[in-house]
Amino acid sequence: MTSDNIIVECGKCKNTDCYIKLCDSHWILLVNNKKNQIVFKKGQHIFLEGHLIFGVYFIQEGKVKVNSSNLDGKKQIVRLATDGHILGHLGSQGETYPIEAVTMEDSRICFFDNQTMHDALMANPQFTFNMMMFYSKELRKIEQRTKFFAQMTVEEKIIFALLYVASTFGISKKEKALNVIISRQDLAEIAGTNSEQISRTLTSLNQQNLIHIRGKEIIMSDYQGLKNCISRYKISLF
Amino acid sequence: MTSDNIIVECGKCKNTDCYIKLCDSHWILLVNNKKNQIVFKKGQHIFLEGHLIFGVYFIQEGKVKVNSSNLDGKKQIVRLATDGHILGHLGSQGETYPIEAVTMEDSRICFFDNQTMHDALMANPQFTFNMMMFYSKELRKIEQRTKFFAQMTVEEKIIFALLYVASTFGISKKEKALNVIISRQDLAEIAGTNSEQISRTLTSLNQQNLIHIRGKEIIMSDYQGLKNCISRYKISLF
DNA sequence: CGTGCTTTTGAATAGTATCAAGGCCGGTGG
DNA sequence: CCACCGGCCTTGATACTATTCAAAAGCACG
Repeated sequence: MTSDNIIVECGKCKNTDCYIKLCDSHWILLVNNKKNQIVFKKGQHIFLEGHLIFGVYFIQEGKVKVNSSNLDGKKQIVRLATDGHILGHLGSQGETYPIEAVTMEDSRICFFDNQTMHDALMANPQFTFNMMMFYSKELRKIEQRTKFFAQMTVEEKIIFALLYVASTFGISKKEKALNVIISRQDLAEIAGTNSEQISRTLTSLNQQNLIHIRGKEIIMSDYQGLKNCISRYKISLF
Repeated sequence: MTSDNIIVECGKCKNTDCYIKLCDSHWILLVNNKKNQIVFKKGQHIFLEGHLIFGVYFIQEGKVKVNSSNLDGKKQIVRLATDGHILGHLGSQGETYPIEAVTMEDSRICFFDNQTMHDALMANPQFTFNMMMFYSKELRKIEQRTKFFAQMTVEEKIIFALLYVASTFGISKKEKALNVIISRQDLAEIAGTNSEQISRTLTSLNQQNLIHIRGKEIIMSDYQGLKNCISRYKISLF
């Protein structure tokens, strides 16, 4: 990542996926002046469950997990997000976050307040249209995840979780290693199980040569084989 | 419902929630002329899984389930929709539906093709903004459902399903009966279990006086009590 | 070189799905 | 009007999967 204390202007940002770029050039300048860019270290909270929604966060560069916990403290990762993705939905006045966002690596995040967003959206149809399509697409993705959660066995859920991580954060070209170091606990919170099951299942998948474990890295040796394991669910995401 | 063979013009439509109404008046006329209104009988398909996406469906009046099936034929209801709701996301060129929509009652549905929608969205910021907020809100809702699916016991999932049905389709004021006749199988496909478990659990909830069963009707006698059963999940939907 | 955290493995328990059978109800036809 | 049929619902018994509890091993860090 680029140095922490230099703010990346929207005009100079290399993130080609960022929707802000769809605004008219004078709006990009305007919005850029209003934005607040923060670099979060790994494991920090971007926002907390229950806090008031003041605006929206765009990930300039980084890896983030969005999770939701119950009163027993049990957590569930509902979404993974990376460069160009949007965090913490646009909220109406007085709404609070039902979820929290935590960085999984050092991440550069841009914050835009509700008013600025609203004004920019009203003035830039292409921007609004693409934002709408983003939400629409995320909705379709999670609708599929819902089905899988309801029907899959634990092994299948774990395979799905691995593929979801790979599709969001990517894998290294040569070795197909996941581009992120992820704990058993985090995988459990994606798959909706516990870390013991993750351990057991990863060992089993390793023996089947579907994946390969090297230290803290997970290598997706047989990507297609993993997909085949869950092909009866007709997944269209990976 | 109003008579089947009379088309309700957008200008005369009584549905206050329909986003089309947020367009400029001349756009409403224009869009109205392009729309295709169809009345579906109970149990009919509005669109099928795998079909090409040509446009978007708005529910003028009715009750619809959106479901997704795997190759074994096992289904999962991912969303319930009623008056003013949108079905079948806006699609890019060549995309197909990963889900299907089926009417649960006679329903009047308005269809708008992709091109018309795109033009209307680009020309009417308020319309686009609200469409975006609709998707954003549905995304938040389903993010919560994801957590519940991953963590709830079967009884809790069934209570959640009942509350979800009640919040979408409503309950009668006097008796708190669900405003829809829903089969055990449909409830199972919402909760992600089987009809036997639904049967057992409804009997049990009946004995605990949390609900009351009268023929095919389900009466939500103790709405607050049901909510309390799943309060540890901090639900903000009902 | 301990201390604490994560991971792994094992055994016991609990929860859920599946299988099977019988009951209820509405519709159909004699 | 009643008997029969089929679909949906209910209930019970059984088998299995996954969670929980427990303990040991591995690893990072001061």
